[in-house]
Amino acid sequence: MSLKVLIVDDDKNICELLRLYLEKDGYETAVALNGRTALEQFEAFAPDCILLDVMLPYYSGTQVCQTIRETADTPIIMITARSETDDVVDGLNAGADDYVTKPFEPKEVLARIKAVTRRFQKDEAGQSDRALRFDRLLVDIDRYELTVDDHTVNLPAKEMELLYYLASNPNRVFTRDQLLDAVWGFDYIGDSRTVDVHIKRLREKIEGVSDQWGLRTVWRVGYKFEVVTAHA
Amino acid sequence: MSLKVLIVDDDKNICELLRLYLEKDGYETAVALNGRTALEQFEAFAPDCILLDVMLPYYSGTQVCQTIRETADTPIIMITARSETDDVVDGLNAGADDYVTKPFEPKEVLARIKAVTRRFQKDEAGQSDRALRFDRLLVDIDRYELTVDDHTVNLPAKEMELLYYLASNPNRVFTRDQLLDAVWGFDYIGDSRTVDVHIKRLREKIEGVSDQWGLRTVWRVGYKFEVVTAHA
DNA sequence: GTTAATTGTGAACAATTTTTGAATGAGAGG
DNA sequence: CCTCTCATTCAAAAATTGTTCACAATTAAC
Repeated sequence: MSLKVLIVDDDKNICELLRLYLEKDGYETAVALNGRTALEQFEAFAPDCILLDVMLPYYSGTQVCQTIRETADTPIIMITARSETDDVVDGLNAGADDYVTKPFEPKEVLARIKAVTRRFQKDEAGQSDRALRFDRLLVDIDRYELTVDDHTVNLPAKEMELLYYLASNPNRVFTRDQLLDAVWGFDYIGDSRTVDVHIKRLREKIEGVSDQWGLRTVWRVGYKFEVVTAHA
Repeated sequence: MSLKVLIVDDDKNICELLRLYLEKDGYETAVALNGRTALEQFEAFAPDCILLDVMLPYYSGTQVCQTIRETADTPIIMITARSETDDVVDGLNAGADDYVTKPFEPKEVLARIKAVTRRFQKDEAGQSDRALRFDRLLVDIDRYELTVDDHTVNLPAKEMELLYYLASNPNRVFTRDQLLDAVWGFDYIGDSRTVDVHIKRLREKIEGVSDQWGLRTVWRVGYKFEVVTAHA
């Protein structure tokens, strides 16, 4: 689950810059170029964090901030053109959680976002192993480790991720494109036969270990991780 | 239990700015606009930390600092208008623990406060050693000391913290970003290759000590402290 | 049984990631 | 003020993995 960030700035270039950086870091983003759109997007997109320029058409950043604060406590980071104490105090009084001043370092913005959204991430972080078990197989994505009968098998990252994804949805067939989307990333550009090769290498390593499960080819469709349901 | 911080500055805007930031971060605050009020508030509010501007009406920050030091060792952080060596030396001589110069980043002030009050809290906390043991290795974060067999190895702080963090979650893979967040701080801005270098130095020092554990690279993912589970 | 489409395989190649050594910068202590 | 250590950055080198391609094998349909 990735966090959603709403970017509000009337400068398209800045929006684009932020968008690229944030998406590279795994955030979902939406952009608004003025105060009115910002409020609409806030409703529609339901962001977990808002980057909010102070100088905006229609409604100022401070106004937007106040309006949002009437109904929600979504973290808001103000972007101010200069570090005048007045602007900053106004913003913080309006309910902003933090601010950055232009020109800013994208990295710095990322750090601030991490800081203010820390409380959300706590929910998902720091828990025990996310591992899948099937008969004699253990797929542990936290350790990036595959275990067959207490014997660890070293698996390259992609193979690990592919196996984990397939095994997360046993018996469900995925097309190569679906697998590329999920494991390689939606923006992956390349040959779908790549999947075949990874499947092949996986098979070499975990083939014949158990008859309870296996990687199965579904002709003209794709692949699935098949699990035999034990019956009487 | 939240820490109490007394803010002393004759500029109302700066007081307000600091107050907002501190309260967002969970501190209790009180404000004094001059030296006399500062001393009164010190008695009445009993802060755990004091932010003290040097230039003040009635009593200068240095004088306030001296007076407080006669009866208490409450951490004091001086705020100086510029980084004149004289001011800083005077302040530190008067018993201040740290100082920041205007214009300052609120974030920086927060970090300083955390720094000076941590030591403060540690003194009263005084718990037993938080140490990790693996085969012939002992990682003692309280002493910042690494012991191999009974032979202590001197480790720089960062290496110590990194090793401790990794060893706290054996076998779990951490990405470089996760490590930067956890060990360097969520607001760290810098190159993730830094982690590599620290890992390398750690390896030079503790490599080959035991085959029960080791620092392992997980390609395309990150690093983990791997512990071999004993088998029959 | 033949054919056309689809998948499996092995090896070469390309791309990415990590390691390493050295240079630079920052800070502590004398 | 100087020296020393530690932290960080950088770029070249080394290592590993990911991808592609050509061809073989398999499947399904007629």
